[in-house]
Amino acid sequence: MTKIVQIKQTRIQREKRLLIQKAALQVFSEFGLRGATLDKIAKACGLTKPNILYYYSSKDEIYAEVLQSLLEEWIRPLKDISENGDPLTEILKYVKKKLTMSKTKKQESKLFATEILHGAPLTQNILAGSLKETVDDKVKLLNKWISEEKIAPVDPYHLIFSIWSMTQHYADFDVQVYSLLNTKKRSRIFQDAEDFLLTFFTRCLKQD
Amino acid sequence: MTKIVQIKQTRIQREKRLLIQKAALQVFSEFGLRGATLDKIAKACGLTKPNILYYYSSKDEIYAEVLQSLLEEWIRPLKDISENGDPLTEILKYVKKKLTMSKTKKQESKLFATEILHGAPLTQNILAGSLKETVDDKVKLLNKWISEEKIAPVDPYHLIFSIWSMTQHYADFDVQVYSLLNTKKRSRIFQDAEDFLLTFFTRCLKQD
DNA sequence: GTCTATAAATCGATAGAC
DNA sequence: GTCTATCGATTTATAGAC
Repeated sequence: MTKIVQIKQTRIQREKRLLIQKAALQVFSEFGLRGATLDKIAKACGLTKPNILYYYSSKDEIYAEVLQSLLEEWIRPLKDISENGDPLTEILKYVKKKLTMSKTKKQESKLFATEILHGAPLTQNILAGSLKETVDDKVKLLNKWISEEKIAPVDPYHLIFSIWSMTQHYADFDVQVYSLLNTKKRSRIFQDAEDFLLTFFTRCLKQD
Repeated sequence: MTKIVQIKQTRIQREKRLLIQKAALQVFSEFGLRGATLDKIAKACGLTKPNILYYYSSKDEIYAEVLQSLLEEWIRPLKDISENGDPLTEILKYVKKKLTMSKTKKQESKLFATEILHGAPLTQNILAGSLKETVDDKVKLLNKWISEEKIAPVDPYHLIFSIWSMTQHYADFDVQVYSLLNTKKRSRIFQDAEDFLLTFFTRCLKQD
């Protein structure tokens, strides 16, 4: 697969590449890496196929760059969980932030999910590297809070997995979620989801 | 897309088609519909490409049949939640069953996830049909249990979504889960996950 | 930098021998 | 029923005019 190298760019070049990235994110998230074609990406951004390949050397390189810029954004909110705040409040803030991302960054969520689902061929290093570092760091913090009896005892790794899965579900499986709710509930999915999740995690983590 | 029609088959034909289905499930779940090729499926079951196309008229037909037989199996456990059992016990039994499926039916889970993620082109009808029927039925039951104060009040739709997302996460995102755990914790993922989930749902649903 | 035209590769599907 | 050979369509990527 393609390696990402940093190259000096003019302003115009940066803008065109961003235009292509935006279209590519949309197409890749809907069809996956192999279902996406340069024709679809070209149509989505109003350029021609050879013109896209003037800015990127291959389809794989576009995919790699889209994925790369997404991953950094994806890991960031976890880092914001602060040692200084109130434990339960910090965790609930993270849940809210992740749920908001499912609403506003649906394409990113789906692309990330597809990549992991298919074995994370381009992402393995990051998962085992910087993401693992951040997770291990927050696991330590959660364990500290548990030993101080500030939150109820629980496996911190699986707590993090549960936050990820429950919040991302509303982006990744949106078609299913919408199919199962009636019109009325459909219009307030994210309010209902937030109420549910905050209640759920509060009941599970609150110390008596 | 291809429509499924029931055709009379000899025993040999049934066996060959099952052989192909099994290989196809493996390949489709790893690469998706478009990433999968007949060559890969052929290699996986030890047949040649034209031989596969002797038993199936197209790649799409194989995909449709694999997905079809998976969907019935996928919906079934939800139906087993019984009105007659103890409410919390019934829900926890369902959680356990779904988690077990994530362990033993990983390929099926990934294929289903990929299908929904990409807009459920072949599955929409079933989602809005028989799955919605079953879900609505169980939502009524959960609401009944809530009004009888047998479980704590909670949005029943989102409760079901939370069970699905948290359990399926261990199949669909296995690469990520494994990357983040050390060897020791990796060997007991499913025990830890079960402990976590049962504790969590008990704390969330138990009436004081 | 952007285009049309086309080369090159991949892949689904078929023809036809056995 | 199964195979080899190949067609035809799609799609990535390049050549070369402007």
